[in-house]
Amino acid sequence: MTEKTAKRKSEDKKIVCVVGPTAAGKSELAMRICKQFDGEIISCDSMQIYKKMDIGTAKPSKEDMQAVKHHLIDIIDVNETFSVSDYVNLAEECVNDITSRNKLPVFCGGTGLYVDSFTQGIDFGEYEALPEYRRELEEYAEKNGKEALWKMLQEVDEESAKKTESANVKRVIRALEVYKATGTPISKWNERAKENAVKKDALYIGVSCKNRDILYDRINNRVDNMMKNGLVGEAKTLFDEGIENTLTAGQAIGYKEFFPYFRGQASLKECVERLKINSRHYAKRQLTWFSRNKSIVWLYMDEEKNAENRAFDEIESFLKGEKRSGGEVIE
RNA sequence: GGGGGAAUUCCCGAGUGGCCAAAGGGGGCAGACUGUAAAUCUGUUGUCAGUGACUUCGGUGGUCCGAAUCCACCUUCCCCCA
Repeated sequence: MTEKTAKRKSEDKKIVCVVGPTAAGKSELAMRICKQFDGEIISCDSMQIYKKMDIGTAKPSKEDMQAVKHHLIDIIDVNETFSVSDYVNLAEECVNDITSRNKLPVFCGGTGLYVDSFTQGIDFGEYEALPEYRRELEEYAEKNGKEALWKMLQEVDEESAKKTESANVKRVIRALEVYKATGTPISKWNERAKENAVKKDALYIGVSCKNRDILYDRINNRVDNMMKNGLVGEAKTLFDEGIENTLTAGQAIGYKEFFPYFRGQASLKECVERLKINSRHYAKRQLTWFSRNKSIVWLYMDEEKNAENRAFDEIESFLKGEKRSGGEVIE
C-alpha cells in the first residue's frame, strides 16, 4: 500500500514524532512506522534514557530493539542528572546520524518538553549550574517563605516574576539561578532562544484515546502487568542503590511510589494504587501539554480501526512534501 | 439480652443552634510550563438564567425566629458486657 522511501535524500531531514499520553500505544505505532518507512526510533522519554529502569519505564523489549534501531535509551546512569539541553544536543546528533544513513528519524515518547525543544530548535545558552546557590535559595524560602523568595526574583527580573507563581519555588529558584550565573534575566534568555530558534521539519502524530476512561484503564492494566513482570524487584534494587537521592531518576513514576513500602511505611497495595493515580495524572498533564500544539495529527486508538493506515498516509504525504510541519496542507 | 458509639456533599474527614453549600485532604475536571519535566505549579468541584435562588449532612416527625448541629422514634454499622 505504501512504497518504501529509501530514495529519500539525506538533506531532507524530515522527522516524524509520535507523541501522546502514557500507555496509549506510541511505541507500537512507532515500530510499525519504522518498518514501513525504514526508520529508526529516537526516544523522547526522560526516564527511558536511564539504564536499569526497564519495567517501570515500559522500555521496549529486547526483540523490538533488535528489530528496529532505538536511540537515547539506556545511555545514562541512574545517579547522573540529565536535562533538556542535554537532550536536544544528543537528539541533534542522532538525527544527523540517522539521516546520513538515509533513514527516517522517528521520535517516540511522552516527554513533550524534550521533543518540542528539539523540533522548535530552541537554543539553550551555556552556563554553569550553581548547586550551592540553589540550596541557599531553598533554605531562604524555607525560612522566610515562598513569597519572600519570589520578591527577590521580582527585584532582578520583573518580567519572569510576573509569569511565575510564587508558590512554584522550583521555577523561582531556576530563574534566580540563571540570573546569578549569567547576570542576565531568564526572561531575556528565553527571548533570545526564541529568536534564534530554527524549527525542524517535523510531522507530529499524536496517539491517544477519545474516551478518557479507556485510557485510564489501559494505564491501570499496564501497571498491573508491570507488577507481574517484577517491577517491585527492579525498584528494590534501585532503591538499595540509592535512587531515592538522585536528582532526576528518583522522580520516575513507577519507582518513587514504592519507597514508602521499602521503608515499611505503607502497604504494597497502597503504593500500587498511588502509582496508578500518578500515572493517570501524568497522562493528563501530557494531554494538556500536547493539546497546545495544533499541528498534531491525532489518532484515537479506542475508536479508530485504521489508525495505523491513516498515520502511514499522513507520513507519506509529509515525506512527499505535500504537508509542511505545522500541519498546514499546502497542495 | 444489657451498655456505649457512629451515620456529613464522589471518597476520607472536620463541623455540636445562626458567620454552613458546609474546613481539610483524596479523587474528578480544566489549565500553566524553555536546563530536575514521569518534575513543579494554578484554578475548579451540589443545582440553576451564578452579587441571588433552590435542593443537601441515614429516615420520619418535633423544639426553635432559625438545625448538619437539640429531642423522639425508626434503619444500618461498630465496640463492650452476657
